[in-house]
Amino acid sequence: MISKKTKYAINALVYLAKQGEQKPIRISDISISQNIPQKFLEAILLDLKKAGILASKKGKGGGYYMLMAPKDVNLAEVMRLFDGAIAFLPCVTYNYYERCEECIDEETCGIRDVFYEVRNKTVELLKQANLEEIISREGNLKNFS
Amino acid sequence: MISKKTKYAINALVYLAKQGEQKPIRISDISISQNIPQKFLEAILLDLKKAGILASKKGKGGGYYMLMAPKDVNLAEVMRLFDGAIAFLPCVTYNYYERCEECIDEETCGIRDVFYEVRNKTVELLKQANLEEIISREGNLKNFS
DNA sequence: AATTAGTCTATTGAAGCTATAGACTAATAA
DNA sequence: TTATTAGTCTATAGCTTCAATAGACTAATT
Repeated sequence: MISKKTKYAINALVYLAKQGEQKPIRISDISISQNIPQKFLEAILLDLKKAGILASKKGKGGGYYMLMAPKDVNLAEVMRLFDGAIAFLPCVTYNYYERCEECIDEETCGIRDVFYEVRNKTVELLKQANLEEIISREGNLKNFS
Repeated sequence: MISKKTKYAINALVYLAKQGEQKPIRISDISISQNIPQKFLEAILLDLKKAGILASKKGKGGGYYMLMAPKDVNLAEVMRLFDGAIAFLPCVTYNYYERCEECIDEETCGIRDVFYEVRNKTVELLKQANLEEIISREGNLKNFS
Protein backbone atom coordinates (compact mmCIF):
# COMPACT_ATOMS: atom_id res chain seq x y z
CA MET A 1 0.00 0.00 0.00
CA ILE A 2 1.24 3.47 -0.76
CA SER A 3 1.32 6.02 2.06
CA LYS A 4 -1.18 8.84 2.41
CA LYS A 5 1.65 11.20 1.67
CA THR A 6 2.13 9.69 -1.77
CA LYS A 7 -1.58 9.62 -2.41
CA TYR A 8 -1.89 13.27 -1.40
CA ALA A 9 1.06 14.11 -3.63
CA ILE A 10 -0.51 12.44 -6.64
CA ASN A 11 -3.85 14.13 -6.03
CA ALA A 12 -2.20 17.51 -5.67
CA LEU A 13 -0.16 16.97 -8.84
CA VAL A 14 -3.15 15.90 -10.89
CA TYR A 15 -5.03 18.92 -9.60
CA LEU A 16 -2.23 21.29 -10.53
CA ALA A 17 -1.72 19.65 -13.90
CA LYS A 18 -5.38 20.22 -14.69
CA GLN A 19 -5.08 24.00 -14.23
CA GLY A 20 -4.20 24.63 -17.85
CA GLU A 21 -2.61 28.06 -17.45
CA GLN A 22 0.26 28.05 -15.04
CA LYS A 23 -0.98 30.62 -12.55
CA PRO A 24 0.20 29.86 -9.00
CA ILE A 25 -2.40 28.02 -6.93
CA ARG A 26 -2.54 28.69 -3.20
CA ILE A 27 -1.74 25.83 -0.83
CA SER A 28 -5.05 26.46 0.89
CA ASP A 29 -6.92 26.01 -2.38
CA ILE A 30 -5.30 22.65 -3.03
CA SER A 31 -5.82 21.67 0.58
CA ILE A 32 -9.52 22.38 0.52
CA SER A 33 -10.37 21.04 -2.91
CA GLN A 34 -8.35 17.85 -2.50
CA ASN A 35 -9.19 17.31 1.15
CA ILE A 36 -5.60 17.28 2.38
CA PRO A 37 -4.52 18.63 5.80
CA GLN A 38 -2.88 21.94 4.96
CA LYS A 39 0.25 21.64 7.07
CA PHE A 40 0.85 18.14 5.81
CA LEU A 41 0.37 19.33 2.27
CA GLU A 42 2.92 22.10 2.75
CA ALA A 43 5.63 19.54 3.45
CA ILE A 44 4.61 17.48 0.45
CA LEU A 45 4.67 20.43 -1.92
CA LEU A 46 8.07 21.44 -0.62
CA ASP A 47 9.40 18.00 -1.45
CA LEU A 48 7.91 18.18 -4.92
CA LYS A 49 9.57 21.52 -5.38
CA LYS A 50 12.94 20.22 -4.23
CA ALA A 51 12.53 17.40 -6.73
CA GLY A 52 12.09 19.97 -9.49
CA ILE A 53 8.53 18.97 -10.31
CA LEU A 54 6.82 22.07 -8.95
CA ALA A 55 7.81 25.67 -8.45
CA SER A 56 6.39 28.27 -6.11
CA LYS A 57 5.86 32.00 -5.92
CA LYS A 58 5.65 33.90 -2.66
CA GLY A 59 3.59 36.87 -1.60
CA LYS A 60 0.17 37.95 -2.78
CA GLY A 61 -0.98 36.02 -5.81
CA GLY A 62 1.58 33.39 -4.95
CA GLY A 63 1.26 29.62 -4.71
CA TYR A 64 2.46 26.47 -6.43
CA TYR A 65 2.50 25.57 -10.11
CA MET A 66 3.86 22.87 -12.40
CA LEU A 67 7.47 23.28 -13.42
CA MET A 68 7.80 20.02 -15.32
CA ALA A 69 5.39 19.17 -18.11
CA PRO A 70 2.61 16.84 -16.90
CA LYS A 71 3.63 14.19 -19.41
CA ASP A 72 7.12 14.09 -17.89
CA VAL A 73 5.94 13.36 -14.35
CA ASN A 74 5.18 9.69 -13.77
CA LEU A 75 3.96 7.70 -10.79
CA ALA A 76 7.15 5.70 -10.42
CA GLU A 77 9.04 8.91 -9.74
CA VAL A 78 6.48 10.26 -7.29
CA MET A 79 6.19 7.00 -5.39
CA ARG A 80 9.95 6.68 -5.07
CA LEU A 81 10.16 10.23 -3.82
CA PHE A 82 7.84 9.64 -0.87
CA ASP A 83 7.77 5.92 -0.18
CA GLY A 84 11.19 4.90 -1.40
CA ALA A 85 11.62 1.65 -3.27
CA ILE A 86 8.77 0.21 -5.30
CA ALA A 87 9.88 -3.42 -5.22
CA PHE A 88 8.73 -5.99 -2.69
CA LEU A 89 12.25 -6.97 -1.68
CA PRO A 90 15.25 -4.77 -0.91
CA CYS A 91 17.47 -7.00 -3.03
CA VAL A 92 15.61 -6.25 -6.28
CA THR A 93 15.46 -2.45 -6.17
CA TYR A 94 17.12 0.01 -8.52
CA ASN A 95 18.16 2.63 -6.02
CA TYR A 96 17.72 1.13 -2.60
CA TYR A 97 19.55 -2.16 -2.88
CA GLU A 98 20.13 -4.06 0.31
CA ARG A 99 21.05 -7.65 0.82
CA CYS A 100 18.65 -10.00 2.65
CA GLU A 101 20.41 -10.98 5.88
CA GLU A 102 19.34 -14.57 5.79
CA CYS A 103 20.00 -15.11 2.08
CA ILE A 104 22.61 -17.69 1.23
CA ASP A 105 23.14 -17.14 -2.48
CA GLU A 106 21.41 -14.19 -4.05
CA GLU A 107 22.34 -15.21 -7.57
CA THR A 108 20.39 -18.42 -7.37
CA CYS A 109 17.49 -17.32 -5.18
CA GLY A 110 14.19 -18.36 -6.74
CA ILE A 111 12.23 -15.96 -4.60
CA ARG A 112 14.32 -13.08 -5.78
CA ASP A 113 13.84 -14.12 -9.36
CA VAL A 114 10.06 -13.90 -8.97
CA PHE A 115 10.06 -10.54 -7.25
CA TYR A 116 12.51 -9.21 -9.80
CA GLU A 117 10.04 -9.96 -12.54
CA VAL A 118 7.20 -8.37 -10.56
CA ARG A 119 9.21 -5.23 -10.01
CA ASN A 120 10.08 -4.89 -13.67
CA LYS A 121 6.50 -5.16 -14.77
CA THR A 122 5.29 -2.80 -12.06
CA VAL A 123 7.84 -0.09 -12.77
CA GLU A 124 7.11 -0.34 -16.46
CA LEU A 125 3.43 0.34 -15.88
CA LEU A 126 4.07 3.10 -13.36
CA LYS A 127 6.43 4.88 -15.72
CA GLN A 128 3.81 4.93 -18.42
CA ALA A 129 1.43 6.52 -15.95
CA ASN A 130 2.34 10.17 -16.27
CA LEU A 131 0.02 12.98 -15.22
CA GLU A 132 -1.24 13.56 -18.74
CA GLU A 133 -2.00 9.88 -19.10
CA ILE A 134 -3.81 9.76 -15.77
CA ILE A 135 -5.98 12.72 -16.64
CA SER A 136 -6.84 11.26 -20.01
CA ARG A 137 -7.77 7.99 -18.38
CA GLU A 138 -10.42 9.60 -16.22
CA GLY A 139 -13.71 8.24 -17.31
CA ASN A 140 -12.43 4.86 -18.47
CA LEU A 141 -15.02 2.70 -16.81
CA LYS A 142 -13.71 -0.69 -15.80
CA ASN A 143 -15.18 -3.87 -14.47
CA PHE A 144 -13.75 -4.85 -11.14
CA SER A 145 -13.74 -8.33 -9.75
CA MET B 1 8.06 -3.93 0.72
CA ILE B 2 6.89 -7.17 2.20
CA SER B 3 7.27 -7.67 5.94
CA LYS B 4 9.91 -9.87 7.50
CA LYS B 5 7.10 -12.12 8.60
CA THR B 6 6.13 -12.80 5.00
CA LYS B 7 9.73 -13.25 3.97
CA TYR B 8 10.32 -15.70 6.80
CA ALA B 9 7.14 -17.55 5.85
CA ILE B 10 8.26 -17.93 2.25
CA ASN B 11 11.71 -19.11 3.29
CA ALA B 12 10.25 -21.63 5.70
CA LEU B 13 7.82 -22.91 3.08
CA VAL B 14 10.49 -23.31 0.43
CA TYR B 15 12.63 -25.12 2.96
CA LEU B 16 9.84 -27.51 3.90
CA ALA B 17 8.85 -28.03 0.29
CA LYS B 18 12.39 -29.10 -0.49
CA GLN B 19 12.32 -31.92 2.06
CA GLY B 20 11.04 -34.47 -0.39
CA GLU B 21 9.65 -37.00 2.06
CA GLN B 22 7.10 -35.54 4.41
CA LYS B 23 8.74 -36.26 7.71
CA PRO B 24 7.98 -33.59 10.32
CA ILE B 25 10.74 -31.01 10.64
CA ARG B 26 11.38 -29.44 14.02
CA ILE B 27 10.75 -25.71 14.43
CA SER B 28 14.26 -25.37 15.79
CA ASP B 29 15.70 -26.93 12.64
CA ILE B 30 13.88 -24.49 10.41
CA SER B 31 14.79 -21.64 12.71
CA ILE B 32 18.48 -22.39 12.61
CA SER B 33 18.85 -23.28 8.95
CA GLN B 34 16.76 -20.35 7.73
CA ASN B 35 18.04 -17.87 10.29
CA ILE B 36 14.63 -17.00 11.72
CA PRO B 37 14.04 -16.14 15.42
CA GLN B 38 12.42 -19.27 16.80
CA LYS B 39 9.57 -17.70 18.74
CA PHE B 40 8.67 -15.53 15.81
CA LEU B 41 8.78 -18.53 13.54
CA GLU B 42 6.40 -20.43 15.80
CA ALA B 43 3.70 -17.83 15.26
CA ILE B 44 4.28 -17.88 11.52
CA LEU B 45 4.06 -21.67 11.28
CA LEU B 46 0.88 -21.64 13.33
CA ASP B 47 -0.70 -19.22 10.87
CA LEU B 48 0.37 -21.38 7.96
CA LYS B 49 -1.19 -24.34 9.70
CA LYS B 50 -4.45 -22.50 10.32
CA ALA B 51 -4.46 -21.61 6.64
CA GLY B 52 -4.27 -25.31 5.79
CA ILE B 53 -0.89 -25.07 4.11
CA LEU B 54 1.10 -26.91 6.75
CA ALA B 55 0.34 -29.56 9.33
CA SER B 56 2.15 -30.43 12.53
CA LYS B 57 2.86 -33.39 14.73
CA LYS B 58 3.52 -33.10 18.44
CA GLY B 59 5.84 -34.99 20.75
CA LYS B 60 9.12 -36.66 20.00
CA GLY B 61 9.79 -36.88 16.30
CA GLY B 62 7.27 -34.12 15.78
CA GLY B 63 7.48 -30.92 13.80
CA TYR B 64 5.92 -29.28 10.76
CA TYR B 65 5.39 -30.62 7.27
CA MET B 66 3.66 -29.64 4.03
CA LEU B 67 -0.04 -30.42 3.91
CA MET B 68 -0.75 -28.82 0.56
CA ALA B 69 1.26 -29.77 -2.50
CA PRO B 70 4.05 -27.28 -3.21
CA LYS B 71 2.63 -26.47 -6.61
CA ASP B 72 -0.65 -25.39 -4.98
CA VAL B 73 0.92 -22.83 -2.67
CA ASN B 74 1.60 -19.51 -4.38
CA LEU B 75 3.10 -16.23 -3.24
CA ALA B 76 -0.10 -14.24 -3.67
CA GLU B 77 -1.75 -16.43 -1.06
CA VAL B 78 1.16 -16.24 1.37
CA MET B 79 1.55 -12.50 1.04
CA ARG B 80 -2.16 -11.91 1.60
CA LEU B 81 -2.06 -14.12 4.66
CA PHE B 82 0.58 -12.06 6.43
CA ASP B 83 0.58 -8.61 4.87
CA GLY B 84 -3.01 -8.33 3.72
CA ALA B 85 -3.81 -6.68 0.40
CA ILE B 86 -1.29 -6.77 -2.41
CA ALA B 87 -2.54 -3.70 -4.27
CA PHE B 88 -1.16 -0.19 -3.81
CA LEU B 89 -4.58 1.34 -3.12
CA PRO B 90 -7.37 0.07 -0.86
CA CYS B 91 -9.91 0.79 -3.59
CA VAL B 92 -8.43 -1.74 -6.02
CA THR B 93 -8.15 -4.82 -3.79
CA TYR B 94 -9.97 -8.12 -4.11
CA ASN B 95 -10.59 -8.81 -0.46
CA TYR B 96 -9.79 -5.65 1.43
CA TYR B 97 -11.77 -3.02 -0.43
CA GLU B 98 -12.01 0.37 1.17
CA ARG B 99 -13.00 3.66 -0.36
CA CYS B 100 -10.47 6.50 -0.51
CA GLU B 101 -11.82 9.23 1.79
CA GLU B 102 -10.94 12.08 -0.46
CA CYS B 103 -12.07 10.45 -3.68
CA ILE B 104 -14.89 12.21 -5.51
CA ASP B 105 -15.86 9.69 -8.14
CA GLU B 106 -14.22 6.31 -7.96
CA GLU B 107 -15.64 5.19 -11.29
CA THR B 108 -13.80 7.87 -13.19
CA CYS B 109 -10.60 8.08 -11.16
CA GLY B 110 -7.59 7.94 -13.44
CA ILE B 111 -5.27 7.08 -10.58
CA ARG B 112 -7.39 4.13 -9.63
CA ASP B 113 -7.40 2.94 -13.21
CA VAL B 114 -3.60 2.83 -13.25
CA PHE B 115 -3.26 1.03 -9.96
CA TYR B 116 -5.96 -1.41 -10.95
CA GLU B 117 -3.88 -2.45 -13.92
CA VAL B 118 -0.76 -2.76 -11.77
CA ARG B 119 -2.55 -4.93 -9.28
CA ASN B 120 -3.86 -7.27 -11.95
CA LYS B 121 -0.46 -7.81 -13.45
CA THR B 122 1.17 -8.25 -10.05
CA VAL B 123 -1.33 -10.78 -8.77
CA GLU B 124 -1.09 -12.71 -12.00
CA LEU B 125 2.67 -13.08 -11.61
CA LEU B 126 2.46 -13.89 -7.92
CA LYS B 127 -0.09 -16.62 -8.52
CA GLN B 128 2.17 -18.28 -11.04
CA ALA B 129 4.90 -18.26 -8.43
CA ASN B 130 4.11 -21.42 -6.50
CA LEU B 131 6.66 -23.23 -4.36
CA GLU B 132 7.48 -25.76 -7.04
CA GLU B 133 8.04 -22.96 -9.53
CA ILE B 134 10.25 -21.04 -7.10
CA ILE B 135 12.41 -24.04 -6.42
CA SER B 136 12.76 -24.79 -10.09
CA ARG B 137 13.76 -21.19 -10.74
CA GLU B 138 16.71 -21.40 -8.42
CA GLY B 139 19.78 -21.03 -10.49
CA ASN B 140 18.23 -18.87 -13.18
CA LEU B 141 20.92 -16.25 -13.41
CA LYS B 142 19.56 -12.85 -14.32
CA ASN B 143 21.03 -9.52 -15.24
CA PHE B 144 20.00 -6.76 -12.90
CA SER B 145 19.98 -3.09 -13.74
C1' DA C 1 4.97 49.32 5.30
C1' DA C 2 1.51 46.02 5.46
C1' DT C 3 -0.06 41.91 3.87
C1' DT C 4 0.11 37.59 2.05
C1' DA C 5 1.89 33.23 1.54
C1' DG C 6 5.60 29.99 1.49
C1' DT C 7 9.50 27.84 4.70
C1' DC C 8 11.42 25.60 8.60
C1' DT C 9 11.86 23.13 13.16
C1' DA C 10 9.98 20.59 16.61
C1' DT C 11 6.89 17.61 18.53
C1' DT C 12 3.04 14.50 19.39
C1' DG C 13 -0.15 10.57 19.09
C1' DA C 14 -1.30 6.43 17.00
C1' DA C 15 -0.34 2.30 14.74
C1' DG C 16 2.16 -1.54 13.20
C1' DC C 17 6.21 -4.43 13.01
C1' DT C 18 9.53 -7.36 15.20
C1' DA C 19 10.91 -9.91 18.78
C1' DT C 20 10.83 -12.09 23.39
C1' DA C 21 9.17 -14.41 27.70
C1' DG C 22 6.87 -17.73 30.08
C1' DA C 23 3.26 -20.74 31.15
C1' DC C 24 0.52 -24.36 29.27
C1' DT C 25 -0.95 -28.52 26.62
C1' DA C 26 -0.61 -32.61 24.06
C1' DA C 27 1.68 -36.51 21.99
C1' DT C 28 5.26 -39.88 21.91
C1' DA C 29 8.45 -43.44 23.47
C1' DA C 30 10.46 -46.01 26.99
C1' DT D 1 2.64 -44.35 33.50
C1' DT D 2 6.08 -41.21 33.43
C1' DA D 3 9.59 -38.40 31.41
C1' DT D 4 10.50 -35.89 27.60
C1' DT D 5 9.86 -33.50 23.65
C1' DA D 6 7.72 -30.20 21.00
C1' DG D 7 3.87 -27.51 19.59
C1' DT D 8 0.26 -23.75 21.44
C1' DC D 9 -1.29 -19.65 23.56
C1' DT D 10 -1.25 -15.01 25.90
C1' DA D 11 0.88 -11.01 26.99
C1' DT D 12 3.94 -7.52 26.38
C1' DA D 13 7.84 -4.47 25.23
C1' DG D 14 10.81 -1.73 22.17
C1' DC D 15 11.20 0.42 18.17
C1' DT D 16 10.14 2.64 13.98
C1' DT D 17 7.28 4.92 10.85
C1' DC D 18 3.26 7.42 9.49
C1' DA D 19 0.17 11.19 9.96
C1' DA D 20 -0.90 15.34 11.69
C1' DT D 21 -0.34 19.77 14.24
C1' DA D 22 1.72 24.07 16.17
C1' DG D 23 4.14 28.06 15.94
C1' DA D 24 7.74 31.00 14.68
C1' DC D 25 10.15 32.79 10.75
C1' DT D 26 11.23 34.55 6.05
C1' DA D 27 10.51 36.51 1.66
C1' DA D 28 7.93 38.61 -2.09
C1' DT D 29 4.30 41.51 -3.70
C1' DT D 30 1.29 45.64 -3.94
